[in-house]
This record gives sequence, structure tokens and C-alpha cells, in this order.
Amino acid sequence: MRASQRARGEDVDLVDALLSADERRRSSSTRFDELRAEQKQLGKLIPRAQGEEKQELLRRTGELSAAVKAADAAQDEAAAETQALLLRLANVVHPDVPVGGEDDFALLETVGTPRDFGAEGFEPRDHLELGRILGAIDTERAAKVSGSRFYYLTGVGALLELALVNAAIAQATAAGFTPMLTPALVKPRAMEGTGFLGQAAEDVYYLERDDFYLVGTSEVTLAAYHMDEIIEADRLPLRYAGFSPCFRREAGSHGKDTRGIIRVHQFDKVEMFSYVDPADAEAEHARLLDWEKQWLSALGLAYRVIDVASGDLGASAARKYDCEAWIPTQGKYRELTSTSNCGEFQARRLSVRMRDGQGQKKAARPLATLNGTLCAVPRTIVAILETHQQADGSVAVPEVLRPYLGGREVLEPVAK
RNA sequence: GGAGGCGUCGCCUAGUCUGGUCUAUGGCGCCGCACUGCUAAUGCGGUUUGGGGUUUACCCCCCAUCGAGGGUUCAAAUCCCUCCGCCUCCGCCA
Repeated sequence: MRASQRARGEDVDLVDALLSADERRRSSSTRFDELRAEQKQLGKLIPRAQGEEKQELLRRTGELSAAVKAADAAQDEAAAETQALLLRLANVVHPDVPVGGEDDFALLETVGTPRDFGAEGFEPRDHLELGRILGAIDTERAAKVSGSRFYYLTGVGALLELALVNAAIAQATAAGFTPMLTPALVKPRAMEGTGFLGQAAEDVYYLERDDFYLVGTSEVTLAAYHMDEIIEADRLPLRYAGFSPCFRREAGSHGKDTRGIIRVHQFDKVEMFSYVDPADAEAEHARLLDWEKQWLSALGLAYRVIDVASGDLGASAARKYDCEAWIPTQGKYRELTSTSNCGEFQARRLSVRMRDGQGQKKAARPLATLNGTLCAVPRTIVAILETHQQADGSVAVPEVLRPYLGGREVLEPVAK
């Protein structure tokens, strides 16, 4: 544990401070327990005592009362400090994760081949141009109404989102996920428990007047769904497919991806979420990745899978795989899905526990949570439009989506 | 937004007015054991969660926990305050 903490740099000092605060919490708690036990003993005698004996008992227990309050306060303070330090601690990184920053990922595999438009003899249009021709995307009016990084999906664009969502939910349901429509506004604890209020806080919208946060992903509401619950081991794994709007301030990304709908303040997403026994977490992580690959392959996209480096993990993940789809007009792979193994990190903070063992050996302990994108709508639309475009500006519809588009095989231009 | 009611250790529930033998009652469910061709029934025992002590382990012991947090008191499920949640009625509303 220590070794991997060092990969994060600052965390070693934090762990030491945490251990010392916890020691203080423990000793003041012991003192409180002892004083309280004596107080309770005397308290039982008082109702029956008479005269001078009673006066003496009342005097002694009065002293104890003050001491108990002092010990209680010390205990509360140490516990609060422990908790505050604990919340600052990021998850422990999996030992196999490549060390380094954003560019130090390990390439795991490449699936499919980027389409060669040169060989086909036409210059690919980018998704905004295609969106205009198809009457599918309107960012100009979105800017008028809401500002930059917003978009309208119009006509077939709107239908395309609904088709994607339906197809994604269908795949997830077939895989055993329970479909969920989740709140987009949450209380601070849900946000904090999932690990989004630390280093990621700058990227989160907050409604001060009502003390609500806008979720950046339904991971938040799906993780907090079983907050403060104890789940019997034989019910695991629990798998949920959440669909919700996602809100992101994109505070640290000024100037990045300003064109198009790659990076926006609000979008819809189908998210997979699993609660599993910690012993099964790595296997579940592999399954989530498989479901993502199955989805991207069904959409006919070319993509690669990377093992994200330690410095690019975020607070809650012990390990993260991203699937990046080829975007023809950018000439590079861009993140479409991401799956994280959060281990027991979120479960501890949200107090989600599992109970296993037999008879009297049953004990509650934290379980493991994992999440994975199935379909982040705007980026998926970008990849589909650009990948499946044809010389005349029309776009071929991947077979998996046709049932949800009234059988339509091609999206036809409505403008030039 | 206004008025009222409610919140007890899986579920239901007694206790709150009148603070102290509440170490929170009873039923259901569940677990274990006994009995029993099987099942059922019956009997006995157990059954919140967290922290700490002790222990190879089991057992056992202490503290907290009656929606949450404060307050009054020697002492709070019980009295007072704030907040949260649920329900009913009124108002408003997609």
C-alpha cells in the first residue's frame, strides 16, 4: 500500500497525519467509555439512595457529568479530523497501472481499422458539417440560448440519440443490468462519497441556494443508491444501467475542443455500474471493458483500448481503461468510454457494505464498486457520423441502431 | 408556500402525556439446536449497527446507537430547540 501511495506523491504525509488523528480519536473514545460506565453505575443507585448518601452520589456524578462532556467533545473533534483527512485520501493505485501522466498510458489493443478516405477518393466532412447537412446538430442557436459548449440535437440527430440510448439499454438489459433513470441533482454526501469533491470539484456545477450538486455522471447516483445499506453476499453482483443527463463545467479545458460536440457542458449518457465482492472486482472490470468493446464494435467504430496512467486516474479509481474511437477528421483516437475499478473506495465513503460468512461469523464489510460508460451520446454521435459518412454527405446507420430508427439504413441530407 | 400527523435494533409494534429496575415490549420473519419417515407443527436459544478490550480462534466484557444534530438534567426513546424524511389536507404548477 505504501509503495503505491508514493506513486501519488503527497499521500504519504496524509497517511501519517491520518494515523495520528485516529490514535487520538481512539484514546479519547476509551476515556469517554470509562467515564460513562462509572456514571451509569452511579445513576442506578441514585433513585434508591436516601439523605446524605444520596447527596454524595449526586455530587460525584455531577463531577463525572462534566468530565464526560469534555471527553465527548475531544472524541468528536478527533473523529471529525480523522474523517476530514480520510476524505482527502485518494484511492490506492493498482500495482500494474503504468506510472506517469496523461501520455504515459499503456496501449492494450487496437480494434478495427481507421477508414481510409483517401483511398475512397473523398475528403471526409467533420461532424458539425455533417450535422448541418443532415439537420441533426445546431450549435449556433445553442450558443445564442445557452452559450458555448451547448448543442441542440434536431430531427434525425434527436432520433439518433434516442436510438443509441435504446440500443445501449437493450444491450445492458440483455447482459443482466437493471435499467435506471436517476436524479441529476444530489446532496453533497453523494458527490463526496463518490470522490468528485476533491481534485475534481472545480469541474462540478453547484446550486448554492439549495445545496445541490449537478451530477457529472449517473455513477454518482448509482453508487449512492445503496448508501448506508448492507447487502447479502448472495445478491451480488448488483448491476445497474443508469441513464441521465451529465453536467460538467469544463473549467480546466478552456480552448480545448471548442468546435463541435466533443466537449460540452451537458450531455446524456448510459452508464454501467456494478457492486461486487472485492475478490471479484478485477474480473468484473474485465467484463465491463468487454461490454464496452461489444458496444463500440456493434457501432462499427475503429478504436483502441488503453490502460490509463496513475497520474490521470482521478481520486476514486484504482485502475481505469479507456476506449478511444478513431475520429477521421481529427486523425486521432478520442475517448468514448471509460471504465474504472474503484475497489472499496466509494463503498467505504458511502457506507455500502456486504455481509457474508455463515451463522455467527457473519460480518459486514465494504464491497467493491465499478463503473463503465456504455454510451456517452454526443461523442458517440461524432464518431458514428464521421466514420459512416458517404461522399454525398449521407450517413450509413449501423445495423444495431436500425430497429430504433424505424428501419432506416441511411440518414439523408436535408441541406447542402 | 400554509396547516396537521408520524419517524422505536429486517418488517409490524409496546413504551413518550407522568424522565430513573428500559439492560427498549410483543408478534412475524430469519438462524441454530432438540424432537420428528419427509414436510409441517412444537419446544428451547439466538437475531441492529458501529467503536474498543480480551482471545490462535470461539466465548465474553465495556461504550455508543429509539430519523439526524444540539439543549435541559446527576440521569433523556421520554422534556425543549433546529434540521431531515414520510403521510394527509389546502394553495400553486409541467
